[in-house]
Amino acid sequence: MPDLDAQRTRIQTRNRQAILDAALEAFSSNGYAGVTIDRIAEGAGLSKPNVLYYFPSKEAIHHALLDGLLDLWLAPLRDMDPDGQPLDEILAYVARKLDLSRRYPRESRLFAHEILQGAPHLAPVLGGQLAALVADRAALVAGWMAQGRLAAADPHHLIMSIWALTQHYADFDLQVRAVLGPGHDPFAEAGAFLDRMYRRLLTP
Amino acid sequence: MPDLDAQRTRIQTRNRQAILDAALEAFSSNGYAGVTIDRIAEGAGLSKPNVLYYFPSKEAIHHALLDGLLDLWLAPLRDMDPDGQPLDEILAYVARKLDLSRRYPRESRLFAHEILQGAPHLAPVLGGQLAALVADRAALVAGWMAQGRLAAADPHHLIMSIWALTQHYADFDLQVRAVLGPGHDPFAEAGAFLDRMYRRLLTP
DNA sequence: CGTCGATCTGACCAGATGGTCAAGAATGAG
DNA sequence: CTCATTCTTGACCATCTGGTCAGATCGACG
Repeated sequence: MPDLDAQRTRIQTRNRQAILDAALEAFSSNGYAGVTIDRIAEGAGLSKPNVLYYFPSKEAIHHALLDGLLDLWLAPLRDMDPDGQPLDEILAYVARKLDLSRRYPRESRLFAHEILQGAPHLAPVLGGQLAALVADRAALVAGWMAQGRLAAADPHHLIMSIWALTQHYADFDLQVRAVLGPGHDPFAEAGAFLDRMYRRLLTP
Repeated sequence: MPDLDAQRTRIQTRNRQAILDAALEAFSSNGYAGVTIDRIAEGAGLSKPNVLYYFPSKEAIHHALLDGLLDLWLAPLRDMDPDGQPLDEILAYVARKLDLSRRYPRESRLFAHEILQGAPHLAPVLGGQLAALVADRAALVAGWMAQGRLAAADPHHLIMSIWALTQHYADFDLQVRAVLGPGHDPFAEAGAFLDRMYRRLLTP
């Protein structure tokens, strides 16, 4: 079994990365149960026993992918600046989150699968880290609203609405493209639409 | 094999319904691959061979569930009245769609699973029936906007945003409750929030 | 070149899963 | 009550899947 602490050799770095990449591709579109180690191995260009040489189990691969995903996902919310202009801060947050969906659709779908399944791995984090960050940011937004710098709206639902809308363009990409038809750039149009929507909602 | 055309006997009606109900429960929270016929049988209070007496395969059960789901899902959009007051019509649509999410969360999740997986069964319908209905309704909304009875906004993205937001409260229920904490009624709050949001967005 | 640890693989195993089948049990029309 | 039809099931099968293992191969380094 290779050292768990750090990647020692170049081969380890390359193969672990290949496995994680193939697994992300597979898990994000088929869900945990819909993926076999053989398929991951094939995607990574390795044999099944070789995959299990780098990770002790299918479960461990999945866990490695989920690990740190929440951090990536919440970074844009964390980056909201309490000292910035309220409306700009929120619109910038929306833009950053949408960009995340555009750049990391597989991660977005992995997350969606996990929540849909009852979040067997994320459950503790949801009620802890996630709820805490949202409470903090909701308080910030509520403060802005109390000062009259933003129009009033439920801050928790405001934040969740941003998640829902930005995730949608990644998770339901297929449906979005089916509805829009060819010749559209869903993410670009979504950026304009969301900017307009939140601007009108929140302008005092 | 029982007659495929119609439910003949009371036993057939009861057992087919029990199977579909157990299957919906299972598929909606675990996805197609995450469900075994044994589990469906257990949920329905039948033996595995007995389940396969009513449906020829696991696939057939899944198909039966998906069949007609899109109709249920699009009914509220279809019900939009071209002769009504534009803003009222859209707000009523939002409310109806949210209510659908609240009353049929399992169906919502089943749909989400299907799209996430690449819609192996719904794909043809998405590009056909769905796109056609949306195009029709988008034109209606665009007409209202052109008459100045609604503020301008991309009609396709408007409709999709309503889907995204209402689905979110069903599909990500776990996350929503984790964020809000106890003592909240997510759907009631969402109703108020969404009404406010779309009212501000669309009021001319 | 020789050695030793890192990397890789074919063969294999136990358990789970979708599905079949022949025969038994229940049902209901006459 | 009779008997054909409907319903139910235990036993079974082929296949797939996660995971193991002994040993083969590779590659860096003395």
